[in-house]
Amino acid sequence: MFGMMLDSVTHSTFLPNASFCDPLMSWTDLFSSEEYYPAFEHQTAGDPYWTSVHPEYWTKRHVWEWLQFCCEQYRLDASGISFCHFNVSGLQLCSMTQEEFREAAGVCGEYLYFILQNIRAQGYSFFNDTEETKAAIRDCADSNCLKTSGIKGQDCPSHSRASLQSSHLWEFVRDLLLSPEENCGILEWEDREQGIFRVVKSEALAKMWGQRKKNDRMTYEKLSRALRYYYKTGILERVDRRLVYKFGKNAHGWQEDKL
DNA sequence: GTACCGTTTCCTGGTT
DNA sequence: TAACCAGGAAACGGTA
Repeated sequence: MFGMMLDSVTHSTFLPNASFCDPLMSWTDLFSSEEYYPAFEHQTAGDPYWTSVHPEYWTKRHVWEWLQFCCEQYRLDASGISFCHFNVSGLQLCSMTQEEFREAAGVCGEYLYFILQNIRAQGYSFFNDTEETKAAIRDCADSNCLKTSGIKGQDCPSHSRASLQSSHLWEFVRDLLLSPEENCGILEWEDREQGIFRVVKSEALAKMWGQRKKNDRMTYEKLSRALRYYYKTGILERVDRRLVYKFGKNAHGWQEDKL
């Protein structure tokens, strides 16, 4: 079956900056839940859609977006996926064997492997032929692999958050704190256990948040106003020091032992 | 159409 | 003086 589908592949047609427009359904349909949509909202001119980049050149972020896509589109049971195994670049992902995919995600791993091979082989046309491909993949998926829950890691606590890409400001901040490779020294923990952190580069943080929200007029003044609203809801607690904040009782997903 | 939420924008006044 | 903090008020965009 897999072979049959791969046999139908004829060419690779990744376009360097193709503006991806899913012929199958709208993005809203594709990523109808709030959890998924922001991942694509986050893209900037310098950070092309994963769909317009060949898998071998995917960044770690692209790999995660691809995972999100697969879980949602093919209704894969994300609870069986060990996300730390997929905290890799596209090149590393492409070098993984089918067996390694299986080790990383059980039965879903085989489907992920299959999907990846299709994308590698078909390139951009994979997304133009999604209905057929999707149907084939769904045919392959047995009940063990059907989605039964939201995305949650098992083997890799640091990636066990419900959302791979956060939508709210506090989640954005939290995820930045939990992602050293993206943090670039913008935020740092003051007291990891207490949830106290410091904004090191306020302008950079505002710029990053602005990029996320497609708002080039974002400033730290405005961002900090939004942060102060979290005091009311218990997401953040006041720390009487400049540029220092603390996660409150209603913030989740930042504690090391509860990730 | 409406209500609600989570910001965004602007503001005044205070602190470091 | 600049950068930041605090919080009120209104507006805005997305969503249910």
